[in-house]
Amino acid sequence: MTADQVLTVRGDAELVARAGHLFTGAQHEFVCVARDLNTWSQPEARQAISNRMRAVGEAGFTVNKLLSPTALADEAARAHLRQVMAKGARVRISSTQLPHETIIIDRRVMILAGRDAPGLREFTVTTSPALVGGVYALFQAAWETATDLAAYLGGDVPHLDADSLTVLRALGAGHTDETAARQLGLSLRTYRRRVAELMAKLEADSRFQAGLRVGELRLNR
Amino acid sequence: MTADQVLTVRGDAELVARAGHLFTGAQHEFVCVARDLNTWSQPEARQAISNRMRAVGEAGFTVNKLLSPTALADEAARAHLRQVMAKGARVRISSTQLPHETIIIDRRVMILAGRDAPGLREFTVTTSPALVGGVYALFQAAWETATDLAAYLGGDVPHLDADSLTVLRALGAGHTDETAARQLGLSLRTYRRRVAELMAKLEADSRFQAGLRVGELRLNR
DNA sequence: AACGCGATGGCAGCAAACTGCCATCGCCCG
DNA sequence: CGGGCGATGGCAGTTTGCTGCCATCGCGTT
Repeated sequence: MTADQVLTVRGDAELVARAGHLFTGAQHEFVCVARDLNTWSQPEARQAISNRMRAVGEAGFTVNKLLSPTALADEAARAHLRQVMAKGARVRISSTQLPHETIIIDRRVMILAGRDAPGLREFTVTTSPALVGGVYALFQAAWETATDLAAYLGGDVPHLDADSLTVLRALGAGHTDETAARQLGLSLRTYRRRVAELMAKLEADSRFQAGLRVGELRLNR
Repeated sequence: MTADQVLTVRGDAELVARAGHLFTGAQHEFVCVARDLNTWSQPEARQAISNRMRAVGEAGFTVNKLLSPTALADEAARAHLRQVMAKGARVRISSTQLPHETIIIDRRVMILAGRDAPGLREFTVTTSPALVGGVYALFQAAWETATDLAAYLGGDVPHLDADSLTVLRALGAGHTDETAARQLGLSLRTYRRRVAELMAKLEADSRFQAGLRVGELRLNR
């Protein structure tokens, strides 16, 4: 039994000092999974690091960012992401709550941010191949099924409110409009309005097509 | 900077000796992500552990298994999974390559299996909240977008012949029955027969539901 | 040829879904 | 208060989808 190398550092400053070389030393791939974009309390630190990193778009160097929809909340964040994408990074949006932040570099180093703490943020730096490999595979699984930001922003994936979701579930249950309407306490007319609105949002011409979209985009959960 | 607790053990025997109590001490949730089911070279060890674990279905205890399609390769594996599901475990299939094995217990402990090695398998045991939390969030993202095994196996996924696929595509295109029938060179009556047959295969009560199934199961390709 | 059988398609009747029109209601604002 | 406005719901008419019934057709078997 051996104890492997896992370092815990406190605060941005110490992270940069201890692990900055890991960022700037990235050779092939930089993966970032996060709930939002407020990772670095000190934007200067981020800037300093990112300036010394390899440029995206260089042959054999890719940047993948997987984010929660939360990250798109404010316009500033969206602008930033557009900029990042313009530089060649690939950005995708996952519909689930993601970890506060996970970074994987060249499949060899992994950095996890701890939860918000009253004092300094904690970061965990790992190089254990088993750990990094396992997490990387999970990342891939999440990445594969996430939707591209371009499609997400491009109106391709409509954001459905709670109301639409109820209608959607009723439809998915296979009920007729009448029973569904009764179940939801709506008149037949209004229920059908809701369905029509839903179909408009999905740009579907038939109910089958609407269901197909919902299923493909995993909107029913 | 502190060094966190990450243990690496070699072989099943040592894992059981060192971490067996973590398995049997599971209180709320047992999560298992794996490429296949050949985790334990010694089935006896697995049996011994699983006998001492809490029974699935007990209030507040859940078992989630996320697997690659590889895990369904042989009939023995499928049988095992059916059995596990009958006991109340939730099993889902992810379309991507998963890590060789990751186990998360009560969101507090994480065990990763290393790659196949010439000698004994290596296992990494971690309790660092940051690491476990981060991996758990990634697991959730992968889990949410995976398809349920019941839907994957249980006759629920009928093998659709080329004929059904044509109908399916016509439906997915959003045409009315009339134009679709004309396009396929079928009479309206026959086209509708095809649709009815398709819906029967999908066990769908409405066209929306049928579309939903098709989308969820990615049958339209 | 005669027969059985499955696939096809026309027809009719019914159920379900879609939509325009209008009355109503609650609510906010001037 | 009165008016504007959006959401709701009833009604009616149309379209679309669903299915039973039966005639037909192709095909292989007897």
